[in-house]
Amino acid sequence: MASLRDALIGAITSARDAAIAEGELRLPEGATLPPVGLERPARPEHGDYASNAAMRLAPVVRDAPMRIAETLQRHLGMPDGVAEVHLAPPGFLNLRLDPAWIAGRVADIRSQGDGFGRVRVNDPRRINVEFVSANPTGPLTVGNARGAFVGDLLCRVLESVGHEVTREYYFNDFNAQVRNLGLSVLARRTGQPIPEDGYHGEYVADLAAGVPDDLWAAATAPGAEADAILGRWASERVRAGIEESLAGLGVRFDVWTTEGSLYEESWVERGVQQLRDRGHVYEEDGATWFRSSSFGDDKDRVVFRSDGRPTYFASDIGYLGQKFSRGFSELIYLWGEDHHGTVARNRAAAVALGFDPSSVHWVLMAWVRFVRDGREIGMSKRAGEFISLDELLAEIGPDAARWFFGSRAHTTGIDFDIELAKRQSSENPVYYVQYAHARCSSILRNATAAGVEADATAGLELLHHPAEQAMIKHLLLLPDVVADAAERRETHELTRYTLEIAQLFSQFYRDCRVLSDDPAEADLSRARLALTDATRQVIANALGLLGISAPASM
RNA sequence: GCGCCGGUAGCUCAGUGGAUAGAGCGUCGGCCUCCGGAGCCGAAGGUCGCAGGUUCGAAUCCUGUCCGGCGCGCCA
Repeated sequence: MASLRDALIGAITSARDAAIAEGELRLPEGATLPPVGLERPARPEHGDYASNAAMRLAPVVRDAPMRIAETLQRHLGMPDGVAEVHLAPPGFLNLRLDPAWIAGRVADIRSQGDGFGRVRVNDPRRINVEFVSANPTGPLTVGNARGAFVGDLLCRVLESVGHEVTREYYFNDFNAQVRNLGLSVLARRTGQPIPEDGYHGEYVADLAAGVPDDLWAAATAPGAEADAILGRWASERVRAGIEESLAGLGVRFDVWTTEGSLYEESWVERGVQQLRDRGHVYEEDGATWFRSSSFGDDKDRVVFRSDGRPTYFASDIGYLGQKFSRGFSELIYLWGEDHHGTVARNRAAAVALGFDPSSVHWVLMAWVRFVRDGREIGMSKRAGEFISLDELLAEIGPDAARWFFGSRAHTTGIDFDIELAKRQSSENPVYYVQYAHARCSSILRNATAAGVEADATAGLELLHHPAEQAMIKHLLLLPDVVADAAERRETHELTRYTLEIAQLFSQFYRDCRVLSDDPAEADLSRARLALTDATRQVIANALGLLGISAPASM
């Protein structure tokens, strides 16, 4: 079902096309039509929806915006649900909705239930979303929180509009970091000092204590590579712990891909060979280079070092081919913005490999600085100085954390004051929203106890109070909010919208008594009960999308 | 020096070329006979960093500039 907004845009577009077909709007040869814009005006006297179609059309058809608006209005007639179309200078087309029609939508929302807000895009795609991807050399820190929550939310939103999403975690399993972890475990176990570039956190001691006897024997056997053996074991154990932490937050991954597998399965070799075949690879100073500067990068990049070892970028090249071979029509990389310098070479590689660059997106999240008393605190797994994600969640809870990270644009840098967050978590707007949901639930419970049932359709036209009308009109926006979030790959508008719903419900609750003992108000009471139920449904759906619980009481 | 991202209320942040720029928190002042006070109402608080430009219309687009963060390796 098309959203109200889509239906109105469609009606105006049809009116425009009809006017063109009948020669009332004269389009110069080869002119391109501007899209029809539709917004919700801030001021009520401008109607419920306003279109700038006439103003946008004016320079194209070379006529006065007001005259164009009149023409559009004539062809538009009165679309379904609209009670009035009026013009405002310099050429706005303002639409006022029919209150009775609005009231009737409550039944639609309730009948769609959990499905309300889920819109299907025209081109459902298979999308691979790679996020978090922290190397398993230690537990996830609060520094990984943003990626985990934002990535999970993005996946939920993409899924809700009909895309098929694979959540992917990519990690390193064989390089120096892993060996260092192995050496650190070895040192801890044998009581030796931990190497300079080893890992000093307490979790290393736990790992050392947990090494199985047979593995320890194998690692310490003469000639054995203790660092590699212990490192592989320890990193897998850490990885399992990461998976557990994420699962505890409701963040689950479909695929865990190791960097090593890209070599074992020859993806890197084949990718680089493909680039070589296309003439984009050359040798210089003993190293193998990719000519990424031909594709917009600042400079060319080394793929194989002069000692023959591959760079991290070589793995990226192989990974691109590996991902596309799995049938994805789109790849999304959710990276911290400190990696933005590597986007250009990856995009260059995608183009050079013959992939459509518009099918690969990098979403770069701005940096999160963790501060305490106004001073930044570092997050170093190596130094063992960090606050783990589990610790943070134990303090402020997953709902508050999800709301916090979910309510900011990914381009916004965050100064996260842990102590402040703890103190203020109880004032997090998320509780206000949950409270509204609990209140709705409470009213519905009281109604059931009193033997009152919400009527599915009859009496809804009684919902003409301003608070009721404002409430319903806002409920109807959920599909648009979700669709926009999915299209923009920017999800923070959802929290704002949900908060607005809760605020409007407070006003409705204040102004419109739902339950009544007065028989004369029985119909109105049932209609308001239906609206309360629809509101509860929308809050539950929105919170569900955000991965936040919607309690019936709190 | 070059590149990317920011600069909007006291603080944290929304704002997709539209009409008189918003929210949360904080501050100040009100509101509990009634469906849940984790609430409601009101007030104060803004030259949207600065200067030009494009446009019927700019916080939004373009140019310049200042400030902040990040990046600029045969590290990951």
